[in-house]
Amino acid sequence: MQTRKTRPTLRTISELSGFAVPTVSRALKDAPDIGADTKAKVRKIAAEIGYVPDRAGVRLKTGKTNVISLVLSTDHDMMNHTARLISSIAGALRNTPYHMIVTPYFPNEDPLKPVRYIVETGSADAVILNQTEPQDPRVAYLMERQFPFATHGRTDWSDQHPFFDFDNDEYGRIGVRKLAERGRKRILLIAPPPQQFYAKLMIDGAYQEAAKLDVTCKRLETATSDDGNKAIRAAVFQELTDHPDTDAILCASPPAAMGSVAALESFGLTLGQNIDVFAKEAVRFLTLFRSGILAVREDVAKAGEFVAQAAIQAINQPELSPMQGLDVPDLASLGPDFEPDRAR
Amino acid sequence: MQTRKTRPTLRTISELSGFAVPTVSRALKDAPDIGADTKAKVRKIAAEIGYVPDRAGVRLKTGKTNVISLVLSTDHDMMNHTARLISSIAGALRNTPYHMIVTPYFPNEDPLKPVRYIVETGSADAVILNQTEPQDPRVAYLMERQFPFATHGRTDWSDQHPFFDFDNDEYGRIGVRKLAERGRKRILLIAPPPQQFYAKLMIDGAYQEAAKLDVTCKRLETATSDDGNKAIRAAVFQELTDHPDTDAILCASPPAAMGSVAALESFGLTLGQNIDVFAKEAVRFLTLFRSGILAVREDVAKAGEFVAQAAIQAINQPELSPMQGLDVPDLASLGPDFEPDRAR
DNA sequence: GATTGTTCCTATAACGTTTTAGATTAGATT
DNA sequence: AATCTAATCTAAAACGTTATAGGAACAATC
Repeated sequence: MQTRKTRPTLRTISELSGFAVPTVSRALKDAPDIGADTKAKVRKIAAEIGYVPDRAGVRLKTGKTNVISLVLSTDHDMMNHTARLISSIAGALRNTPYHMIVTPYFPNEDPLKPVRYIVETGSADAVILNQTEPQDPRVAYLMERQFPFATHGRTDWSDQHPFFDFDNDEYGRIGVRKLAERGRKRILLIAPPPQQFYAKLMIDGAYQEAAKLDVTCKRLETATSDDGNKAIRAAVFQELTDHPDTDAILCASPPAAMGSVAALESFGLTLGQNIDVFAKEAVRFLTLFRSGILAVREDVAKAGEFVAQAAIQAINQPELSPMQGLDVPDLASLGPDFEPDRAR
Repeated sequence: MQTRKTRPTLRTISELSGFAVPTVSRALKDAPDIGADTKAKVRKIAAEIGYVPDRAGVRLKTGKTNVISLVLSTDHDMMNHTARLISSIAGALRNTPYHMIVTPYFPNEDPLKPVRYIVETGSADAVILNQTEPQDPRVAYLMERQFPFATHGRTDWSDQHPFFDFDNDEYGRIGVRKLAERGRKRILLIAPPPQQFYAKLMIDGAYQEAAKLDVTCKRLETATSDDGNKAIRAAVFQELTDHPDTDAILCASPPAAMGSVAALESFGLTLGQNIDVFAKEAVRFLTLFRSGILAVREDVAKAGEFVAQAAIQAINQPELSPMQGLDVPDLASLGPDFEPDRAR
């Protein structure tokens, strides 16, 4: 247990070993022009005194920050998602030299501002973005500057950059399939806003599967899955009034599911009996609250780990083709039905 | 619009202005030994070319990192809370020179490890902790080293360090009061684990208020608010079986409320009619799902802003008495009742 | 006219690291 | 024995910043 007042530097090792500072530096990074026994000796001393390279020194000299910046918007209130993402990225970075800094931007702010700041001041080696749009200006900016980045969510150019995304096409299919399997015929789809990239994927998937299984699937026109609980509730209530034969609702978000349940109950329907609701969620809570809801898990932890590694690869091996991944939803993640009386 | 290939440094300004580099440095920080017109000239050039101090240079020379590290555990699944905290801290740091880095620790890890890393490598100027225990070893460590920090949650030594906390004493009181006001007589309290600091506060508050209002309040012995949904459900179900006269449940966490609702419904009771549930939540969702639940808001955004400023004060003015704050729960945050049919 | 202050600036060095160029030594080749 | 080559090391400089010490110019004092 060392009780040195100041932390050890390369010079400390240099003095202790008798080698010059650059020799120590090169020995520690296993350079070819350093003798084997020198390396061994230096490494031993470094380990003994607990040497850790000074980040400022490295950064000043090399320009490498060893920082990955997570830039995220704070407008949505489905923040469970965000927290998962943050901790899984941080977890993936645990045994790397990278620190994660979180840079939020706020609803009234220019989304490009934090990204530009990072690029211009060189305050990170890579950026991770979420909630991408089809023509996301942040992605365009980063691609143009050739600054390393990875996104959670696709864009129009996602064949050219690293991303991880939930497979919304398959989600649409699987939802319709499950609902049809339960005998439902008239499915209402509460889709994401049309300008979001994944909206089209989900809608197409659902429609195609519906055609195949001979059920109808109709998109709700008066609200999207990004709207607030209230708006969704009202829109669904109206839809049920206009089309009382609706017997299933496929939701693109937990708030959509919550609003739907509220609407159908105030309409006099009983969840799981004369109507079904299918949804996805990052953290299990829909099904804990309403046993009847059918919900698959969106694996945000996997997303976080993936984008973290994708960002690191973008930094270190920009010549490789970008890492790209899809989270394919799985009916198995529905889990056993919720049965309170059989608890424990 | 500058199109310089490399970003401007003090030397750039030095060359442009004719002053020496240290003069420029001192001029920009408004040192008393620099002439007024020199300052004006330097500042003008700095603004024009968009000079931003290089963090690595400052850090190397001064040891000041301009980083605040948020250390948080990832075990709880009430992560909404965490996401709010993160974004509000980040928001509070927006117009300061501070960056926020997030350092998580995992259930199987030593909670002291990340804190020790930060202190030993000097990788931040201050630390923010959450989920504190009464004798939190991280707090003890930081106090001993006199390293700046702030906590979300109190400890046994919280008169000596900066903190922000929810006022759990008042929460106990207000909960009992509201339930009594609604005519409830037999209140079951699902309290936090006894080793947590705030458990005692909440229990005492609830008991005292109950005595005053002539209702009974009894703590659930077989589960705590930190237990999983299942365990809580089972425990509450058993309690209702043993004491069918229970007509209210006061919960210390959203999962406790969710488990309680599930249990009472499978027991045959109707929420809001023959039994009430009172809870707190950081983000509104309990009441969106179950109109009958009584839930006050715990203002995590306020907490984040507070601890951010408390940390900055601990860095810059350690001689001042530490910033300490309480979030007093307010019945007004209950909001209007949830009425789906009157939506919009 | 020499001394003492002020005021405002500059020169130098330093933080810890890595890069570049060069030095030393030993062994192999002529 | 002189020359070349390879292996292994060191010296010096640099990244951008700030702290310390000191210098030049000028005014005020004796």
